[in-house]
Amino acid sequence: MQNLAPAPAPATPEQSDNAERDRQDFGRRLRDLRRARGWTLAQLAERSGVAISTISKAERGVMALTYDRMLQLARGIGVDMAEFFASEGESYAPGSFAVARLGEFRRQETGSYVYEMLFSEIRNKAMTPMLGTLRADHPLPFDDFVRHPGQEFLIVLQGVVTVHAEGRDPVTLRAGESVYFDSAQGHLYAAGNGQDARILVVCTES
Amino acid sequence: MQNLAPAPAPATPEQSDNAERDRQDFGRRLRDLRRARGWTLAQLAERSGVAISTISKAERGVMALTYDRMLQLARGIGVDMAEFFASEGESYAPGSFAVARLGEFRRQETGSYVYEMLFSEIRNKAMTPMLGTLRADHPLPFDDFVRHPGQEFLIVLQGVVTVHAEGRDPVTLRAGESVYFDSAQGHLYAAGNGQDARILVVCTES
DNA sequence: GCAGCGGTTTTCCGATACGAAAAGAGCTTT
DNA sequence: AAAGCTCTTTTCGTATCGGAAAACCGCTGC
Repeated sequence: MQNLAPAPAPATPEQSDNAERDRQDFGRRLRDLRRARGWTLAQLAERSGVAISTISKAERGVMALTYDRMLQLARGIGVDMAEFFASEGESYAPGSFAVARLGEFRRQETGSYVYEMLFSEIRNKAMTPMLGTLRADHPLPFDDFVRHPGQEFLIVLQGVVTVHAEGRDPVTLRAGESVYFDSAQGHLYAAGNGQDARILVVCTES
Repeated sequence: MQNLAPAPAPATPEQSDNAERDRQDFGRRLRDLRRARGWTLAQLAERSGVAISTISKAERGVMALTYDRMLQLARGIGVDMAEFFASEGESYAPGSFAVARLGEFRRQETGSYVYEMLFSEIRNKAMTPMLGTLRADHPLPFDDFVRHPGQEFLIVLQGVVTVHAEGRDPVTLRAGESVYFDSAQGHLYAAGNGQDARILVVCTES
C-alpha cells in the first residue's frame, strides 16, 4: 500500500504530517470518550494514572502515546482497547443522541409483516430496533425460518403473538411479554387470536 | 477499579510487572500475526518501515511501542488497529431461547422509577432489556445524571416521557417514539403530563 | 572443525514520550 | 478589575523508545 521503501524512511516532512494526522484521529476519539463521560483531564488522569499533560498532548495529536499509556487510559475510561480503534474512519459516533418520531422511518413490508427500522441513519449501532405490525390475515409472515448471527429481543406491545423457533414448541406471548434468543436459530413470528399485533424487535450484530 | 492513587504511581515493581505482562500479551499477538503470514522480522520491517530491533523488542514485551509504530505495523501486516486487540470472544450461550412472562422478574425501585430487568438469569447477554414505569409523583427519578458505557435505546409504550441528556435540550416523547444514544453521556428520564409512563429500555455493555 | 547463512537478540546513542510544575485561558464573584 | 476558580496548554528535565550495527544462535554444507 504505502511505500515498501528500501529507503529507511528518515521522517520526511510529509510522513511526519501523515503521522500527525493519524495521531489526531486517535486524539479526537480519546477526547470524545472522555467528554462523553463528562470528565475533565484531571478526572481521567486520576482514574487512569496517566499525567494530565500527557493526556492533553495525546488528545491534540502532538504526541504518540506508548502502548502502556494507551492501556492505562482504556482501563480508566472503562473500554477495551479495541474501542479506541473500533471507529477508525466511520462508525457509531460517541456522544450521539437521536430521536425517532412517529412514522418518521420508511415502512417496509414483507408478506404480512409491516415494520420500520428505527434510526437507520446511524451507522454501526450496537442495536437495531424495529417497530412493526404483524397482520392477522396471514398465518405466517414468511415461508421459512429466518436466521441471522447475533441476538434478538422481541416484546409484544399489542395483541397476541406466536413465536416459532426451529426445533421447539411454539410460544404464545401476550402484550408485555417478551423473548430473548440466539437469532442464529431459525425463527418466525405470527399474529395470534385473529387480531393484528404490534411488536418491538431489537437485534444485535446483523 | 484500580487505585485512584493520589500517589503519583512512580512505577512500583509490581506495576511494572503488570505493565510488562500486558505488553507481552500484545507482543504475542503481534508475533502470531507475523508468523501466521510466514514473515520474518526483516520482512515485516520492510513492509512496515519499523526497525527489526523495535519489532523484536515489542514482540517480547520488553518495550512499549508508541501509537505511531503500532499503526505502521498494523498497516504493514494489513489489519486494522482493532485486530491487535481483537476480543476474547463470545460467552453468550449459543442456541439459547428464553421467555419472559408478565411479572416474572423482580421489581426494582429507585425513586419514582419502578422496573424489572428481563432475562436477568441469562449471563453475558449482548442486550439488557428493562420494562419500567416512571411515576408522575416525582419530577425526576434520580438526583443526578446516569452514565454507563455502551448504547441505549428507549421507547415510550404509554404516556409522555421527557428525556434529559447532559448539555442538550430536553426531548419530549409520546407513545411509540424513541431515542437511541451513547449512554456514556449523562442522561435522565421523567414522566411528563402528570401521568405515569410505561417505557422499555434496552442497553448494551454496561 | 569452521565458514556461510537466515533469523533473532543485544548494544548504544540520538530522538521522543512522560510527568510535575508553571503559565494561560475562560468563567464567575465580590 | 482584581481575585478566585476550573480547566487546559506549555515548559523542561528525565526516563524510555527507536534504529543501525554488531553480536548471537542454530542450522547446513564442505
